[in-house]
Amino acid sequence: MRLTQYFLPVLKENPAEAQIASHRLMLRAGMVRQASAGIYSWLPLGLRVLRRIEAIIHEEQERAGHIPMLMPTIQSADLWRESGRYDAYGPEMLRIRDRHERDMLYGPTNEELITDIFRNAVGSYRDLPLTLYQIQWKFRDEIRPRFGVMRGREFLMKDGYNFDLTREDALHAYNRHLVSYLRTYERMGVKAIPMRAASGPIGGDDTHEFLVLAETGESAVFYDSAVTDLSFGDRQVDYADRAAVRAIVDEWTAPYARTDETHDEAVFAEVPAERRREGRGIEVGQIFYFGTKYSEPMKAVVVNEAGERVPVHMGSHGIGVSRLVGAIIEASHDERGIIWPEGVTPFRVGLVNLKQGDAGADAACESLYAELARAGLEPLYDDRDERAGAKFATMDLIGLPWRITVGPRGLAKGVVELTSRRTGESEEMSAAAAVERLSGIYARV
RNA sequence: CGGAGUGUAGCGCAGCCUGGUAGCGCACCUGCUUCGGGAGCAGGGGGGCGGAGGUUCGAAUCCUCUCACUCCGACCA
Repeated sequence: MRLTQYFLPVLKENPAEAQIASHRLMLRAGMVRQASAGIYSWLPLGLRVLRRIEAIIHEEQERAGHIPMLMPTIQSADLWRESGRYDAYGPEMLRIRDRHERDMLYGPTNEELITDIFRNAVGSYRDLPLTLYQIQWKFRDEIRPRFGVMRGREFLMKDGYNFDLTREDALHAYNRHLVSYLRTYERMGVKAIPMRAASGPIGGDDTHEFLVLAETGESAVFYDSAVTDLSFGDRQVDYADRAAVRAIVDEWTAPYARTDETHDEAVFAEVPAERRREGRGIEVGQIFYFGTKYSEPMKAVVVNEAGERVPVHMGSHGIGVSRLVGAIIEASHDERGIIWPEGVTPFRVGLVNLKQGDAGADAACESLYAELARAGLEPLYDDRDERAGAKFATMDLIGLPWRITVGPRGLAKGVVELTSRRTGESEEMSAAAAVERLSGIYARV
């Protein structure tokens, strides 16, 4: 993409309403615009990040054997009356009336709708196990939205639902989700720690929340530092192998890690003092096993091998997609701007032409731009007629992990400059070498 | 919902107390000079002050109502 042909309305000054880094930077980098309290428009740059996050989620969910679908944002109140949550949910649910005076609502979650779909289509244990998921906008009428997309009223969420014959099967689905989420977050370049959590309005016995450590997090967290040392790396997972999946879950859930809701000082005290950590975290996902909580009242039953009608065991699993954009920035920025992890960056490399209009520099940039695009490196070429400082400042602000700087001085020596946004370190090399280096880096994400 | 506060140009703000027909910086446009970390000079365009009503010869400034947004708190992916 050429910057002169893109829409990137960056702000030089900090918007008054933004209190925390991610909100401030998302507004300044031209990623979002507030439409009204807790509701945002996603501008082109922000949308690219959102799409990257969605893509990683889809890949990891499908890898785990889960099936994508899409349900509407607007739902009928009927199903919610059936489950008993129409009244239970309270004012957080945005209620709407259509022209025929029918009660509708903007879905805050989808257990009712998915259960209805399931019960109408599935009748036999032979059709199980089944895990369906979607990435769709949700609306929860927060009393007080704040922190930009981290605590909006409208937000994009991946929500998945598993249907299993037995508790054991459903717990395997739970474990599958825990593992797939670990992989998902790691690919996004964030450390999200699974923590035992309280269940909240979704309900259920077993639940873990995934929290990204950040000073601005809303939850206090207590954990054993051993958990932050774990990493998934290149290991392969056979999601059909229950013991193997369980082993990974055990590995990540063995170290103490809890939010303030479930924190137990006595247990925490057993962690060696030098590994005991307290901090704050941003919740970016949660998984639940809730058994037959919805299947019983909503009569989602299958016929088992013995010919008996039994309610299915269910669980639900969520990832806060739009919130993750903010959480990643909270965890990865500096005073100059955002620092995107390679996995979610909106463009993989920024190309800065230091002397726009100079025949040599222009030609070198054009050819490098084409080369980068051909290599799948999604370049953002700053071809504006701006001074070097302004181009650098823009690149630093929008936070592309790599920058190639092209100027007459380097071209005279036959080199361009490759700079890491994270470390600030620069290296001179030929244009071809820079393309090769970046290809190598991105081959691993 | 309780408490506090703010709405004036795309962004950041001044002006309001002590009414006289709107200003500064950045951004934007034109020209010249500049050009490896948000350039300089000169010229220029854009708002009628969140909305409605009122007081007044006259309202961004005073009064009434109203809407929106922000912050603190209780609540939440």
